[in-house]
Amino acid sequence: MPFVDNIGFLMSRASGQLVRATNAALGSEGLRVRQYSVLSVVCESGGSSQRELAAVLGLDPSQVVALVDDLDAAGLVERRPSPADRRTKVVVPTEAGIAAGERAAGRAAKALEETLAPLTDEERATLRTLLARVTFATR
Amino acid sequence: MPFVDNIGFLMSRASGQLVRATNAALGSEGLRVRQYSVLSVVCESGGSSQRELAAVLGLDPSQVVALVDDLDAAGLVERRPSPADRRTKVVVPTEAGIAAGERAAGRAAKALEETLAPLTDEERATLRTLLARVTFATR
DNA sequence: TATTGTTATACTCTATAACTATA
DNA sequence: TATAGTTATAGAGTATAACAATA
Repeated sequence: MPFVDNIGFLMSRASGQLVRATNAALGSEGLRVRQYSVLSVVCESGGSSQRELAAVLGLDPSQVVALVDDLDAAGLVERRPSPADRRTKVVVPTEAGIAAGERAAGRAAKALEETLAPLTDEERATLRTLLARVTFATR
Repeated sequence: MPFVDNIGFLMSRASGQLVRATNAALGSEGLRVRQYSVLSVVCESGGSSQRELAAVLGLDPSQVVALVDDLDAAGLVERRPSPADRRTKVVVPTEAGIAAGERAAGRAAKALEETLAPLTDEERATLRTLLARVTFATR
């Protein structure tokens, strides 16, 4: 089988396409996909420690620091001291962050839709399930 | 649906896993996955111009220069002048490159096999087909 | 002792622009 | 004027190690 049909090559390429399309779509919000992923989780949970963010997103804690710094500087999240543990900082979305997160989600969804245009809804569901099973071991 | 079930996030994460596993598997050959991809195509074709490599792999020509430089320095490929066009350099594998490419292919296949362990053969085929259709537009 | 967040560092990957030599 | 390869540069992503504060 030709190298370009290798599943690893295809996945890397499809992922790159999707990241590029999503970054382009999020540009108007001043976000990139990694910052957006942190904002999304924080909006969803209403507040997460950086350790939780690292675990959920599969990132190193030091990367989370930088991403939260970016979102903080943009006024989209705040670090609040945890009442239970003074080592922990709870990252919570600001009002602006919630609004930006919602707009960004719409734009990201559109970029995803366009990138996955060749697939039917059923095929997208299949793809999601297969990818989820591949990544499950590292979650 | 939770953000971590987003198909873009899952694809990015699965792709990252696969690249890491493959890089680890190729380390003993002194290769990384991008250099390996160039070597694979060159071994397959028996000789490709850098422009062809860029097109087939979806890379910028300047990236191909660097990757071919690496493979050249390792003695795995050679740049030969094209008889038809003096601007063009044909990248051909050396004997060592062919041998390294075969060993690397075996190791990369094993890393892929382990990363895709949760999927059946049929599911892997489905995944490949879906990814190929997503990437087709940019080929 | 272990954990949370942080800083520092280095390397890889990605993206662009500009240059040369040839066509 | 356009194309193949190259160089240069900057920014983004990834990977580790070490540290202070706190548990």
